[in-house]
Amino acid sequence: MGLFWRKGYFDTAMRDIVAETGVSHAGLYSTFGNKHELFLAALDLYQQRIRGEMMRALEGPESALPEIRGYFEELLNMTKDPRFESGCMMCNAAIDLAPEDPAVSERVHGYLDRLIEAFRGALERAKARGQIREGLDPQAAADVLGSTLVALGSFQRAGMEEERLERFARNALATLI
Amino acid sequence: MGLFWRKGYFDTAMRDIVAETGVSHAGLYSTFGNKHELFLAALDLYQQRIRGEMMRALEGPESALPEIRGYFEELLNMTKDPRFESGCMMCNAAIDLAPEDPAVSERVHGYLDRLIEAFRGALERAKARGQIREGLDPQAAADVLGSTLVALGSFQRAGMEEERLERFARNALATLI
DNA sequence: CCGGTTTTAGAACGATCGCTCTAGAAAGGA
DNA sequence: TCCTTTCTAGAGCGATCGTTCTAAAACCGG
Repeated sequence: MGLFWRKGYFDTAMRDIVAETGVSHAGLYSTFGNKHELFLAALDLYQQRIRGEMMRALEGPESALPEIRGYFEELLNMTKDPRFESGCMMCNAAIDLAPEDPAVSERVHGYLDRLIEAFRGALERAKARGQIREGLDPQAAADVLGSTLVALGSFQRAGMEEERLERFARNALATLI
Repeated sequence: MGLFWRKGYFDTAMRDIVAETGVSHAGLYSTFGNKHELFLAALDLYQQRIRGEMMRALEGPESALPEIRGYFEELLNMTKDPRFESGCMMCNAAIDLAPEDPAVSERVHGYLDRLIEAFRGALERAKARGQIREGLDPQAAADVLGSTLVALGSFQRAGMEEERLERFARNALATLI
């Protein structure tokens, strides 16, 4: 997962994975079949372990504006960890493979739909509690937050400085109030 | 340019470029030196011919809200042309190469800075003319529009339907008023 | 039509790709 | 301890990579 995340699909060789994981060629192939299936497994692991974990609070039945803020804060905290300086693996996969790979495309769309739906739910409650602007449409605002997240992944991968990433996130959140 | 745009750096072979352009290996190598330099030339051509052309109206000394709207409209119109269904080549390069390629990274940052600065200038004038919300910070709003543009590139490359792309753009523009 | 330069098509090179295969080490139960 | 099963290390496969090279074709001023 780490290698695919960091270097992308085409620039990661099976030999690199053997060296990094310590698992033999035969072991990888008998378990996963081929490189493509291995990538899908890595992408699923990323979705579950990294994004899914972060989304838990956001998807809670009582989540509202604080959980949205918390989500972005957690994301920006991850930036400091060198393990996570490669952007969002799901966004990277969207660029690398999704155009010609239905299995990847399906996962990318599923992730984005789930993310925006989580934002929308939290925004509905935030609106009901008066935490956000009166006239704001939760669906539209969720779209803006989702776009921001995808853009932040690209910006981080391109090596943007942390303070500027924070500024982008803050500006997006500021449109809510 | 078309091949690198569509398939990315690693998945484009020099042989493909020879076949697509009709130019011989020797011709390509004597003119550009190697694959990496050829990619940079293609990226520069993209920046100049595709993005630069679109940015002209936005960077005009009297540009304001109509030019911002026009920029997004033009972008969405391009979506219908199959030649442009591969997203934004600059964003793709940011994911593919920027993390480990200073020359690409520099171009990506230059493009983003120029784009956001163009938005900021237009938003300053839009504010002076009362076309946007009173309390809106032009710099912050320019960041949001820039993020939206980058996200739209990823979404389009991942095969998102046109109406949904339009919705994302419309929602981002709606934060201005 | 000529002689010199440039450009062409495409063979060839070593390296590396995804993947397979083989021989031996490790593991576990009777 | 022995046998069976599972796993590992790594050589090897054909294909393809970026790049170089060769020989023929195309071009062009005089």
